[in-house]
Amino acid sequence: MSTNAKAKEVVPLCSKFQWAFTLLGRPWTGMIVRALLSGPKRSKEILESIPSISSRVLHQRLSELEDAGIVQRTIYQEKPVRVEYGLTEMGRTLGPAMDEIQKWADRWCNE
Amino acid sequence: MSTNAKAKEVVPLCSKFQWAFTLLGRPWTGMIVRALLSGPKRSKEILESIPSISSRVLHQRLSELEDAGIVQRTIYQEKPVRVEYGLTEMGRTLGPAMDEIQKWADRWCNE
DNA sequence: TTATTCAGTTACTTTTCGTAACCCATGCAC
DNA sequence: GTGCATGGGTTACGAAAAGTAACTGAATAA
Repeated sequence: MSTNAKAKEVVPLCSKFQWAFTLLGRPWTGMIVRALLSGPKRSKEILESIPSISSRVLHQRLSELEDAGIVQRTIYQEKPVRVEYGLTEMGRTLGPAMDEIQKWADRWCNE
Repeated sequence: MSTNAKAKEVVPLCSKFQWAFTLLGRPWTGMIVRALLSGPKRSKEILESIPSISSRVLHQRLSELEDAGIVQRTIYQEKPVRVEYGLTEMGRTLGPAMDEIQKWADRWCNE
């Protein structure tokens, strides 16, 4: 090492990683993404597949994810209008990360 | 399909996945784990490597992670006592998941 | 003796969350 | 029409969690 290194160099956490976890690390976000990885869903379906999430927070998270470019909201002009939430390319590429978390959960969650 | 399936079967989200994201999906948790993946650290070092986390929340998260079995707190009885936080086996196996999130962040975070 | 460092807590303010009720447009049965 | 149900979403409000910053306490260095 040529530099005059002192006791301990503090390596700051990667700011892109921070950005990612600021998005994903809020209540319900991971579960919403996970639910949408199997295909677009109506808000009512998401509410049913994630037992204890509330309508208020679901819609809040969905619009944050939409702003971030992870989720796309589509309105189908049918007889009763139908609204679906699906993942964008950006959202779908979270698949491998979610799969790793699933693997970890399967290994360590005892219940 | 032999069962008399109605309009849409709602597939509930895996409860183990929910358990995992209930742990990881709170402010700062992912970043703390990420910081510890490179080796045990003192709380002061973690504070410096994660710019805007507060001491209060860091210690709160660390004790939650300790309770969950992800982090181990070690006290070294040196002249001035030294306390280090490191990952357990359970914590270290989060590495692949964190790596996937890092990859995703590198790909999609533009800054 | 005074000052500094590290680990952690406390007091207080601001956000966010959970619960539950509500709004509104459409569809349908009567 | 009137009444009721459904889907999508918002509002109100109390409870919990996070941010900020100051503080304790032990132990060491000046």
